[in-house]
Amino acid sequence: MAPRPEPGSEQVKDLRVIRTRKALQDAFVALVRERGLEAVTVRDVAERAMVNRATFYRHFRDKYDLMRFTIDSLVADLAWRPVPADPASFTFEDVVDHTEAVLNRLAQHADLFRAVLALGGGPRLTLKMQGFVEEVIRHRLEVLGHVETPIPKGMIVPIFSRWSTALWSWWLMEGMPYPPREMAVYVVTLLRDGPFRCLGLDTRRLDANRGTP
Amino acid sequence: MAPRPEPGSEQVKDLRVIRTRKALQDAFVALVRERGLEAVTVRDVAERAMVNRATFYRHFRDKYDLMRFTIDSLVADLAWRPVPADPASFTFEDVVDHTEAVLNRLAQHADLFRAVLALGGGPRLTLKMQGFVEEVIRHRLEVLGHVETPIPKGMIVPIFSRWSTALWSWWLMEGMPYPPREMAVYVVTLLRDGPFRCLGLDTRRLDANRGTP
DNA sequence: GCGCATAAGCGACACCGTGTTGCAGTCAGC
DNA sequence: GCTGACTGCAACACGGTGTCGCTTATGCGC
Repeated sequence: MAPRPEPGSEQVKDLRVIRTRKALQDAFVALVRERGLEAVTVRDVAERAMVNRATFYRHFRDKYDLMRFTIDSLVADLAWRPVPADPASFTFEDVVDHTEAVLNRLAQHADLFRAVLALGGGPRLTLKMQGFVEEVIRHRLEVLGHVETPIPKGMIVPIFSRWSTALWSWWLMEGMPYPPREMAVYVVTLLRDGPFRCLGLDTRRLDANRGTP
Repeated sequence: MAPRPEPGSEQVKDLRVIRTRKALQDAFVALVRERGLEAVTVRDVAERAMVNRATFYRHFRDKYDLMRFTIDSLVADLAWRPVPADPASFTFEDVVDHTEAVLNRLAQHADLFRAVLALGGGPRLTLKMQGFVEEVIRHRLEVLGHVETPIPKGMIVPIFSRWSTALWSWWLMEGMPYPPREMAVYVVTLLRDGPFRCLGLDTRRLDANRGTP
């Protein structure tokens, strides 16, 4: 049924096709960032991309098809992860360095991230990040062997990825109010100590039952 | 320009108006939960509500106007917060009890929350929650006096509210995989210890620089 | 209860975005 | 250079939108 040869799966060679699709995606991203997703029509995209409207439908089923395709392209561009340090030898500075690298990468592609988030690609980013988190956790379990965790592992992974996404997207959306190094310190401190301690709460009583869920 | 007398601000008395608006909102929520926001048309809503389509436009500018209005109504219904215990006398059990109460409240209105989230009301929920968090922080600062925090307060508030929203919405969207009590323990443990410690990471090296951003 | 104000019903209208089709051109790649 | 494809163009039917003028009926205040 689909006249389109599944742009994601098989490789397209024809320069015209590549050129047209790229033009449509670029126009789409630009328009969404200007007006928001709902205010953008297929006509607008085709017009901005200087492509006939009918041609649009030869490549994408509709606006949302283009959206999914574009988000996946953008997320693929962001598919980069720094090599995690050996968890057995973590130091505060190591983790901060690592986080700073991630933040710098984010800052470099801030417009991309903002575009993805504006496109409603948050869930897809979270999904992508879950892959990274899973990898880290798997790595950790390999190195340290089986460890009892107070939280079910099936819960830590999605929560960790959501919390990380929350930190990064907040930072980006606020216009990166702190430089990467400073933000990295805040991030690691928050993830290390949790928000309660970071609020200066006296946790001595809280610690009474530490690790006994 | 707006023929509608601002339903949010001034009180409407006419039973016909109240009846019609409620019918439209209920139909809207039901349809969005069935098909998703984009697949719902004004025609559908009016039909389901057994209201003439023209009448719809006498009350709401368009679909998104109804959405905003509906989300605000739902969020207002959820405007409930348990009295926070004295932060100077927190114990683990106290906080868990408190969290469990919140989760029970969430569970009672799970369909409401899911509706809000399905409607894309996450940001509005987060905003609402920021109010609660701010209140708690203000309360804490009053009781304990000025305390140096390793994280800027202007950052903790939005992050705390996003992290809380992430926990709750994950729990709800996963179909409440753990009973409220158990989930409350996980929540408090995560917020107390942070995800690093909950992964069983050795934080002794991380702690070397504790509190020195 | 009664009359009045007004909300709701009804049908029609123009407008716009969508998705499709057939044909003619143009260009890339063998 | 030839062939097959991609693209441009024009037109079409369809459906959702937002509005209007008129009529009906329903709740409110006296």
